[in-house]
Amino acid sequence: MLSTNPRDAKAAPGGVEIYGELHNAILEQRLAPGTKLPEDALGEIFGVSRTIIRKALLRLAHENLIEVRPNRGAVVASPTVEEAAEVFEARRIVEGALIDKLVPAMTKARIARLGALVGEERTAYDAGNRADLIRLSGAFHLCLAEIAGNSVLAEYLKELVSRTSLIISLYEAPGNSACSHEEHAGLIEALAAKDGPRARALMDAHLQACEEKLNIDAPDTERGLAEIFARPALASGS
Amino acid sequence: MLSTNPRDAKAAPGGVEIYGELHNAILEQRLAPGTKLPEDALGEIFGVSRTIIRKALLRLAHENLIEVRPNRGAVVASPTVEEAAEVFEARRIVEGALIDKLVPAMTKARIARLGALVGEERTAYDAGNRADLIRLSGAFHLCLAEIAGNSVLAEYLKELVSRTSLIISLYEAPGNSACSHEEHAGLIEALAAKDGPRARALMDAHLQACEEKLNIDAPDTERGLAEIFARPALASGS
DNA sequence: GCGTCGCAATGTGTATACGATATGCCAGAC
DNA sequence: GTCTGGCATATCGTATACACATTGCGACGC
Repeated sequence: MLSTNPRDAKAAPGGVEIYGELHNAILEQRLAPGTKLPEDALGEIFGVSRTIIRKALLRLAHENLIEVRPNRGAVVASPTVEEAAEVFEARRIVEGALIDKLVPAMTKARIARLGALVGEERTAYDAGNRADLIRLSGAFHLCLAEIAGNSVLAEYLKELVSRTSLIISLYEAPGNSACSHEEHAGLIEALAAKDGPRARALMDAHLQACEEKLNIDAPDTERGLAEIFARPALASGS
Repeated sequence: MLSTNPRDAKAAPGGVEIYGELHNAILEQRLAPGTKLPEDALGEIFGVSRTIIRKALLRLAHENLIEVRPNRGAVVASPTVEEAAEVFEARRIVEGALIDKLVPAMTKARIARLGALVGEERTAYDAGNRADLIRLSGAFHLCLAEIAGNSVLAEYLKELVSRTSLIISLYEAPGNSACSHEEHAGLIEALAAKDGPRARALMDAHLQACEEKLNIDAPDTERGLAEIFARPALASGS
């Protein structure tokens, strides 16, 4: 079993802790897409009843990180190629707009904060710590959203970043980190210089690069039969 | 009254029906902001146990339509002025981007579909049917998102439109419908002419107009003490 | 009279029990 | 040998029971 003793996750009631555990496990690829998430088993592991587990699963489902199939349980989501494209498009739109809000809001303290994050990214990259790199990369983008000061957009971006992490986990080409900290550093520079158009261009290019680095044709988990035998869209078809 | 006899909402299990009922009731202002939503009472009304009600409430909470306070139950959300501004800003960003996607996607059939919606809006407006007007107005914007073809953004806009409806319910000046169907009609015209810049300008102006028509200083429900005694942001502040 | 403590009522938080549904296996027929 | 039907198992869907937190009221002490 994963844990011999029930966690003291009940310290903060409401099962929020459990949601966080699952969330992290998914993002760090400890739970691969397609993995089943039976309520009983999770309840046993965390030392709580199915009630709490269901609440956490419901929240994850709402964020599109897992898929719940009626009467058949929950599994870690496997974003399709189309979904991935939509997520990246949404990010380009949201983060592009964020940049515009960001330029006049830049201060020395905030620049330093962003710089520190990129520094951590570099450390994780050099150490080959993939899980940390994914997490920190997301944190950088989230930090931008927070500075921009629109909590509604920040909330959406949080979900988009999580979904992106899942997509990267699924489609990342081996040894090819999708979200480059070098590009983050360049972005900070443009923001510090209050060069809005350049910052916007860099953000757009950065997201474009992330997307293009993916192995969209060959997810690194074995593909299901349906996908393998799915007829590629031919010229005649829609 | 909501209902005397238990609904046959169980036909489609999972409590989805109940979520929809609550959702509509909130948007159509049958449930005013601040209204308490006790689980027992709702369970009685819909003829299900608290389990189902909780699931629906959890979903509404995730969409920011209700607020759940630990150990103190759920109430219909009362968006603050700041939140309202953030929602409108998010809408301008999302829907502005949608317009760009929309222009090349316009077909006669789609234009007709949008036109029919605006026609319904006009009917509701002439009949003074406020609930329908709010709903149809939202449907128009949602229809645009659907045509644009990015389901991720469409999902976000769905939430934003719902929150906007709540905001309008709270802050709308009497006899001043916030979302004008005339402006919708103008938007269709620009889209049909494939005039992207003009469509974008119209959308931006439309959302701006919606926001400015609101009585931001005087919500039409009685204000709470905290709000009444909240110091208005002076010139020195912010 | 005023403030404070304690009790009762209301309503949520969680666990558990039971029924329903999907899935896999095995036996039987063709 | 293959296909079909039914049974066994696992897992979810929902209802219910009990524990606990919050709130409001009333009594007591000052």
